[in-house]
Amino acid sequence: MSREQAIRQLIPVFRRYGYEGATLSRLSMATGLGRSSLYHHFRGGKEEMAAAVLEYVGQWFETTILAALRTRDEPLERLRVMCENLNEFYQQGQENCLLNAITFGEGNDLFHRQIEQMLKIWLDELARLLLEAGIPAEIAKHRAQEAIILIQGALVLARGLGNTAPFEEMIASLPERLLA
Amino acid sequence: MSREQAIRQLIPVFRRYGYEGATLSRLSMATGLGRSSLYHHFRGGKEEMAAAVLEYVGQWFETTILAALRTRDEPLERLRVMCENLNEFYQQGQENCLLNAITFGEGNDLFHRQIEQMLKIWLDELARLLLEAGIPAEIAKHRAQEAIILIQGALVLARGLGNTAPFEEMIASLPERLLA
DNA sequence: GTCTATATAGGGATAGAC
DNA sequence: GTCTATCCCTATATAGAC
Repeated sequence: MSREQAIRQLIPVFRRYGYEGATLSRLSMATGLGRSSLYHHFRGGKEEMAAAVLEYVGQWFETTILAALRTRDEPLERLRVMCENLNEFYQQGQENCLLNAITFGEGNDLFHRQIEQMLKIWLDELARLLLEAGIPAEIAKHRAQEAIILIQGALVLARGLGNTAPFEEMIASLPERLLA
Repeated sequence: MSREQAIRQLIPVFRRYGYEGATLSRLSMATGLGRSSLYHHFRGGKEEMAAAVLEYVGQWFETTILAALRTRDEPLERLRVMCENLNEFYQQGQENCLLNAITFGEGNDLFHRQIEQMLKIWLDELARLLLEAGIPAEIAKHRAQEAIILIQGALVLARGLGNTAPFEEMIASLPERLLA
């Protein structure tokens, strides 16, 4: 098994259980690898697995979400593509946000910088698109912040209710809403 | 030490670390009690501690947040009181939402019913207030949902950025925004 | 009501065979 | 590259003294 394959199978564990809840047993079951095999791929152990997962998701985020925001399509279309990809990534609201999951407990101390960085780039890129769509700079910044708040909040509510509807509605309405 | 005193000191542990990250060592340090003393108060161990914490916060929520929404003041004033209390409870955005923290890992299986219940009552009470303020029923329901999404999303973003500003702005603007 | 001591399981991590 | 076996530590939980 390649490192990349392993990382992909580790993602849902950190997402669902957070850093502290992602035990080696769970990581081992998710990959089908024994503990020692995991240590062969990730010599730094669990901390390196979490770092690799964050790195991988960061790359995906860069080449999928941020790239969608930077195309030459119309702003509304770019936001739609972003939302489609988010919808798939979060499995229509059934899957947690990795960033949210990791900001609990020890994970927050270990990975705060990366998480902060990803959020800041996302905010910047959203604000740039909105500015380009003719929205004044200050309002664009504010709406970019609101976009992330709405996505994250909808995920939290959907999980709390055990019902994906709030997330699905949010994703469907977000593109037009941000440009209104 | 009374059970209630103990519960109050346990709350921040579950909030910051989630159910799996809330180890007996941390719970013991937070209360200043040895493990056995904790078991004296909570015979069911960690699971009972989490249940007691949820129950306590649920009570606080009922007598503080929901009660504020049911007074005979003007709707705007009631929402303001709710937001003031939320601001204090979440320490201006520095503290996580207990419900969000517990919905990761094993805690979700154990406490999903209580969490769902609390969210549903909150949604209902918000929708009732908005209806009373003259907002059509369907829109009121939708905005109630949006209120919780905005609060939870702002908490997630604030924690991710390590900056309470998004939460503080949200709490300050929310009452007028919901009635607009 | 709190403590010390202890039991049992699971946690993270490593050595070395294949 | 994966395994078995093992290490030490921490986690949850209990017994019984004070």
